[in-house]
Amino acid sequence: MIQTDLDLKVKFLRAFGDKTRVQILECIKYEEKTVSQIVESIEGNQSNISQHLACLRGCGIIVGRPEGKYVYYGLRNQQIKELLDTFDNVLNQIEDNVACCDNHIS
Amino acid sequence: MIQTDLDLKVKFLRAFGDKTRVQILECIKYEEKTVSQIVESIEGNQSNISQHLACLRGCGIIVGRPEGKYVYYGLRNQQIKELLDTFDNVLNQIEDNVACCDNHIS
DNA sequence: TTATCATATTAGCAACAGCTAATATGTGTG
DNA sequence: CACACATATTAGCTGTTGCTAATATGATAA
Repeated sequence: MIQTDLDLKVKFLRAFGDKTRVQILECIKYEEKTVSQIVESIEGNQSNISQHLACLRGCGIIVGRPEGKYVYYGLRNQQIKELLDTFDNVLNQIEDNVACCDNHIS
Repeated sequence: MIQTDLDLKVKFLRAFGDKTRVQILECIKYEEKTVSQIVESIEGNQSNISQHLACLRGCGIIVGRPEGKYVYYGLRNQQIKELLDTFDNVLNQIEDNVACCDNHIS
């Protein structure tokens, strides 16, 4: 199965559209954390978090740095950090409109 | 049901994570189009496109401007346009890494 | 008014994404 | 080595998302 540019783009963008993954990103936005720290921080389940980390890593959004028996996860680079900041900025501006989206295709 | 800031953010971001919606956004990125023009342009089905437009509109990403029996859809503002450009820029930089994400949580 | 065109909405279904529980891998420590 | 800890992977289930088909609404034109 070949991946078009469009499919790649969608896969990348979809990675941001999940509550747990957004929480993970906010959690490691300023400093890298181990898996267990992330699990504790967002009160998730280890298996679940691990799967989401794999997704984010696979999409090039975060990187894992093994150190001993731990793996430290952090944003891939400054550009991702800026993208996250941009999300927040844009959101602040249109926050009122989003609230009224009740279509089930959301 | 109350919507937290986090839920709002996720809803907003999720709107970008769908193939049809990405196509719609690319289609109206530079100029507004009617629903039928969009349907024809991305070879979609009218009902389906209409639902996706409702989603994007409800999330504050696009706006619809009725004119006679047509409705012209365009990006909500310049900030959204810039966000779309940013997506493309970030993607170009990490394109190679995204290709190898095969986790089913994607 | 009736007919036609453009768009929106609804219902039902099929596919997929994400969750939990269990297990596997891998690393350090006694 | 055996054990404990940290993380990753797998399988199966459940809920959600997006699709199609049908119908409704709304606007213009004959």
